[in-house]
Amino acid sequence: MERSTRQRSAIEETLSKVGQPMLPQALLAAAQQIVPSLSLATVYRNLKALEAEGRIEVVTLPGEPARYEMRKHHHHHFHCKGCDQVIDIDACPGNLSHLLPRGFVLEDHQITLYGKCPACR
Amino acid sequence: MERSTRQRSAIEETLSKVGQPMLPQALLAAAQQIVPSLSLATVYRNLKALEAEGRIEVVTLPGEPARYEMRKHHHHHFHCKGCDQVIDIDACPGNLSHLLPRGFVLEDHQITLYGKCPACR
DNA sequence: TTGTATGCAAAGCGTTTGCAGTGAT
DNA sequence: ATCACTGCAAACGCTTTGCATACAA
Repeated sequence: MERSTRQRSAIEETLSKVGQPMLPQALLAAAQQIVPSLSLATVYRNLKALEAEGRIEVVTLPGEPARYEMRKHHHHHFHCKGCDQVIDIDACPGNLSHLLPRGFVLEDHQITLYGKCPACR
Repeated sequence: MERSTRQRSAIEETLSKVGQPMLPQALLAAAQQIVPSLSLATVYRNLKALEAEGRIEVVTLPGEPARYEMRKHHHHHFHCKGCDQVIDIDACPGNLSHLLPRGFVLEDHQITLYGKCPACR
C-alpha cells in the first residue's frame, strides 16, 4: 500500500471510530457510508496491508471469523456468550513466563475471557 | 452419536495416542492407517459430536484452522513461532475475574502463549 | 503518463450437508 | 429389520485472486 485512497481512509476511519474488533462484513457496511462503492475485496486487501504495517490487530475467537481493530496498547478481550460481542479488556495479569517449562522463551501472549456482559446476564 | 463404529474408535484412538492438538486433515491421515476407508466428512462429523459430548477440545490459533485434542484437565497452549507446533501448558494463572469491569460475569478463559520452543531458539 | 489500487466475478479452502447405501444393534 | 452412521459429491461461507478499469502521484 503506497497510495492513499478514499477507500483506505474510509476503512481506517471506521475502525478508529468504532474502537472495537469488527468483522470484515460489518466494516464494509459501515465504511460504505463514507465510500458507497467500496467492495468487500478491497476491505480484505486493505486489512491485510494494514496488518502487515502493524497498524491494525487481528482478534481471533474460536469458531468465528477474524475481527480487526486499530492497534492500541497491549490489551485482551472479553467475548460475551450471549450477544457474541467482543469487548476490549484494558487489564493484564502481567508476566506469564513462569507458566512455561524450562527452555521455552515467551514472546507474547493472548488472553480471551468468556462470559456474560451486563446486558446479557 | 449413539452407535460405536470402527471410524469413531479410530478417530478417538488416534487423538489419544498423539496427545497433541491435531488438524482434521492430519487426523484423517493418521486414522486411515486403522480404517483406510475413513472419509474427511466423517472426521468432521465425529469431531463435532465428540466436542458436543465434551470428550474433545477445540484449539484455535490465529490464522490457522481449528485443531482438536482429547479433553484433559484445564490447561492452556504454547504456540512456537518457529516450528508452528502447539504444546500443552499444564499451568494456569488462576482466577482472572479481577480483569473484568463491574457487571461482567466470567465463565471461562483461554490463554495462548507465543514464543520459541527449546529446539527453535 | 505511469502503475498502484479498485470493483467485479471467479476461484480457493476449510467445513457442512443431502442422499443413497452400509452396518451396528 | 431398523435406522444411525458412512462415503461421496455438491453446497456453503469466508477469503483470496485474475483481470480490466479507475485514479493517485
